[in-house]
Amino acid sequence: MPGAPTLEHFLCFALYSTSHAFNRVYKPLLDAIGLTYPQYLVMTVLWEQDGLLVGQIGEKLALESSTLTPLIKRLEAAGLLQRTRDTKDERQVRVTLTPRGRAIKAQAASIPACILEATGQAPEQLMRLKGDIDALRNQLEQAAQGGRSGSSRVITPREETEHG
Amino acid sequence: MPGAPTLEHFLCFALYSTSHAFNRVYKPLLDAIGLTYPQYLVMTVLWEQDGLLVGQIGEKLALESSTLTPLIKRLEAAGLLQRTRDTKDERQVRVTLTPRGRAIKAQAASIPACILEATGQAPEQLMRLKGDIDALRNQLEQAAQGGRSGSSRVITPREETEHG
DNA sequence: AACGATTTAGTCGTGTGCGATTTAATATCC
DNA sequence: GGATATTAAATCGCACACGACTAAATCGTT
Repeated sequence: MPGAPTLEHFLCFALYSTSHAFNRVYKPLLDAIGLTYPQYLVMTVLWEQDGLLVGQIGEKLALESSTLTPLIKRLEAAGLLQRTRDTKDERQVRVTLTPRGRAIKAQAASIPACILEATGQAPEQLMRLKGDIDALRNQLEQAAQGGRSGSSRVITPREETEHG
Repeated sequence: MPGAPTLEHFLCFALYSTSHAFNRVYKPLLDAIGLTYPQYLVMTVLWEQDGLLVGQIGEKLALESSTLTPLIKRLEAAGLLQRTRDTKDERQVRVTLTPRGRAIKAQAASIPACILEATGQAPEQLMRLKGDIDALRNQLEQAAQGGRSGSSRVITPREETEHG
């Protein structure tokens, strides 16, 4: 007999609680530069590629505009970036780093090493784990889109060119 | 050469976004029984062992009383459980399922199988993944706890170049 | 050119999550 | 036995996160 499913069996709970555990490790590091974790993610995206649209940031982070708009406004209020409506298409809002926004990239540079150390694991193991989790997320996104009882297949409107 | 850390490299982001992806798969299933995911977790804990204290639930879920108290009050308002102050120690609040709270356990019984199907992976692989994630969480909790008195503090940006 | 459909952000309401603080009850120390 | 410390929940303020909806701009078809 399989037995009643308890918390112990839930992979989702493992992800949920480990995500929170990560946040607790990040917090003191991010407090030092005045960012929350989601704000840090947005800044990381912009450090990689500046001048993205709100929607593009949302696509990268899998977050809705209803989440991002207030968050980005807070970053603007903190003087780290600027929001400007695109002159070509005024529906779109382009997000650009300020000098100060670029400057704190250096302050944040030490964070990944701190996090790596906190995991106490080898980078190879962590990357392997990340690969497995990414694969799982892709599966779940498929399922969430395709939704109902299995048989109906939804054609994705856009091909997802995804990394590992 | 390691290069600048981008979003692609972040295990934490993989966890963060996959946790949200799980939530999106759960949502339609939980909507049917009127629960949110954290509420479902609390109910799962109580289905396993009824009559726990708020603090004991918090320990199992790694959540603070400031999160749990309002959540549990909502479950009480929904008629799924009852909060009673312990007569021996009136600081403590014991949480007990109502008949209705026990009843929806049957309705929720089909959820794990739905989730398993949504992952599209073999249970053995998922359990292996869960094991790795649990180990990671334990490490992170160690780091978050021992962070103050431990050996590692925030590394200055200068010495970051060594770490990849 | 006209007008309905689509797209992009933004707003609003609800429900987490947590740190800091508070309140009340119990434990401990002298 | 009474002052003090500790503990368990609760409260408060802030920041996500999302669904439902809105507003405005653009697109598409005729």
